[in-house]
Amino acid sequence: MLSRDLLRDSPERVSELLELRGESPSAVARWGELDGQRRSTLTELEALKRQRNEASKAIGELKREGKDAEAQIAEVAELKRRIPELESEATAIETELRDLELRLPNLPHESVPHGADESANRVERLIGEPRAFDFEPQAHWDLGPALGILDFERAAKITGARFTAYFDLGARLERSLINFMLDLHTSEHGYRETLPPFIVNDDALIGTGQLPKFGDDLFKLEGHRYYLVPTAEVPLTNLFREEILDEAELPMRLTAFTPCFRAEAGSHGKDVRGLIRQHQFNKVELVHLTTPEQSYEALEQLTSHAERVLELLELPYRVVTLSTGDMGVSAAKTYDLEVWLPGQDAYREISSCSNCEAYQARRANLRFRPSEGGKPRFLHTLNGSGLAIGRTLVAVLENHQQSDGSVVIPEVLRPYMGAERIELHS
RNA sequence: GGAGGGGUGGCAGAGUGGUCGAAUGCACCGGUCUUGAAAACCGGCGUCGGUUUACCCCGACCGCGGGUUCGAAUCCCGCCCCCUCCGCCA
Repeated sequence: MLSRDLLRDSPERVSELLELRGESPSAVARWGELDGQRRSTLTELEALKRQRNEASKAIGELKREGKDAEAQIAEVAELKRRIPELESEATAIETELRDLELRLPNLPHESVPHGADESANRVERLIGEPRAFDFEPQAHWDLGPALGILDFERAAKITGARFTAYFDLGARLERSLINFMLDLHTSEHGYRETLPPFIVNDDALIGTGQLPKFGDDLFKLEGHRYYLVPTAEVPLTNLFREEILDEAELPMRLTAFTPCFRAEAGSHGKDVRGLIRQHQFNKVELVHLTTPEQSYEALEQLTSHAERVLELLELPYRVVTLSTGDMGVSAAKTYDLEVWLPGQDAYREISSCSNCEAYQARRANLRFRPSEGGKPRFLHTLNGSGLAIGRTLVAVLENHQQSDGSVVIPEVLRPYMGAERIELHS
């Protein structure tokens, strides 16, 4: 949600910035109309309520003195008719205004490149050298089944397309990656390990911005207001919703492993092979709650924490700043980490690190009390993958594969794996 | 799933139809006293919205939503959450 003060004071500027994100300028104009209606209705309504309150008080005094109050009661009768009318009018306006506000995306930070889609993204840096293979590297969808560690067919049998079953060192590798990442972030990067529910309610999803606009991407539990989490960003960011934190508690850094569930509406035909795009995947998430003054420094830190995972796993990657047209609705600025996948001869997203500024905090009513006192302020929220586990497993398999079809396990994972290689059986 | 109890300001905890946004205690902030601190005493101390340069003023909020009433923290209905016991279950 955007600040109402900003929408009132600079509608033309907000409108311009939202257009960069593909929003129609009429939305801001409509907001202005509704806001004006809301305030004039409220002013009228509150004046009537004041009259009613004063009359009621007079009635109370008269009755206590044993006097007749019929005249005052009659006076209130007309108010009793008009107040509910105006109230429902005010509610209707407020509802429409609120719904409109919930659908407006965040404003892009000034450092974000302008553009309609990913072609306008800006590559910030390339880290690591893609390995020179002296054989034709395989894609993980061939490697995994050949090694007997990934099974797409059997998963389809018990569930359907875009699900995968892992066996043996494949399952072990997934679990090792989760533990390795949680250990790294908690022991070296100062995160609190969290284990949230994997099912969340609609309020939480509104808080982080998935609802009301993107319900089709979610798995909803029939007969409930519950949804499977699409990312741990939702439970983590909403944990302290409706609360006022002490500034001394900030910045708060939270990390969690959760499975993520996505309906992948509209992605038919994209990445149909392999692990890249699944209805269920694992992820270790990073969330920061910070003061507004610190949030951009925090974005650099959070991104570096995700990058550290790639470095330790000896995976080449690049850092990309998403353009205005490619960012998620809640973000003011997003860095994507894209890992090199030799089997596909491409860099693919493995982490997305965003500063949402106060956009989610306003929706979730997430505030802090400044140390020097004064009114509560909205804090800034950030989130990023640290990393997506399934895609990391893909990157490990494809980058560390050998000519004989085996895979060498990176040094840092060996204590978790209890193995140095994944060999072809039989 | 069944039965009972309960949700009030940062915390504890009064308040059962009329100056109640709400006693009191603790915590916190400021002051007096003190060499300093503590204690004691005095004062202050919720959030959101409307109006406003500002002060003020006004409206709303006692889990959430509706209802009764001139008037609801207080009465009625529905829902949510927490606690205890029973059942079931990993």
